[in-house]
Amino acid sequence: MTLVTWNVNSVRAREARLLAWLERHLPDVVCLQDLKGVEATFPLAAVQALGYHAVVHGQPTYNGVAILSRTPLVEVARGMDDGIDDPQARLVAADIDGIRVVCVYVPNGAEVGTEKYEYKLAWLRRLRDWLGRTARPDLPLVVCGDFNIVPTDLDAHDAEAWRGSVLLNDVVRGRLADLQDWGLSDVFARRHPEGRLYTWWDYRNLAFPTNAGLRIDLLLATRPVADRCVDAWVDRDQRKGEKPSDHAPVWIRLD
DNA sequence: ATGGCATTGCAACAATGA
Repeated sequence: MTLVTWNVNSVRAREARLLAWLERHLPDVVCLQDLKGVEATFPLAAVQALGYHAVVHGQPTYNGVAILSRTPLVEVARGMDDGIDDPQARLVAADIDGIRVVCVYVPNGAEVGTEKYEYKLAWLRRLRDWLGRTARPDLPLVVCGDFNIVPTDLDAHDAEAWRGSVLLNDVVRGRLADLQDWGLSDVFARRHPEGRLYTWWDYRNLAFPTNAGLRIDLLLATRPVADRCVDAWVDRDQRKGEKPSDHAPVWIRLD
């Protein structure tokens, strides 16, 4: 089974590229983030024509997440249903072939000290609490998406340039550690301990040609899934050419 | 110290991202 996470930075702007990429690679499960639109604007018929089932959780203009799967998605959850009134569409989950797949778009956080940053920290705590309530670390589960957290200094081209930012600081890393302590492991990092492999490059300043990137798109798996992971890679080709997202797809293969 | 670049919604740039 192959599983991919990709922040597409608008599914409408990326539609042609997404469909061509799906048709070419036929991944089994795809977690998409930053749809930037409501469900009605998602190219559902086109992905279905390629053999995918889909669950879409969107909103106008911002955020939005979806899971595509070649086999049916069941036990679908849109949002965390934790009693907090939150209009931001940042989480969708479903069971696929016995694996709980959770697709997340963690808030960016703007600047440390802002309301958006406090929302990011609170959202990460809610995610940890939601997992604690609704899932078990001894069962197959993967949380994948754009975490907007640089896990270690090996995951930044220039850690000093980002240190103290909303993406790279001890507090957000502590929130990531809380998720890992619950029972999730960063399966990409496990397969690439040397680091220096990135998933996002700024559109500006020739960041991609100079490989000035960050690894912020993560796949966190419980032990039963992590033990099945035999490969993990970044599809850098999707950051090239006409109208790319600023994020590349991150793949894992489970045996 | 700032912008750069891209996207959406709206019809001018403002909000947002990372």
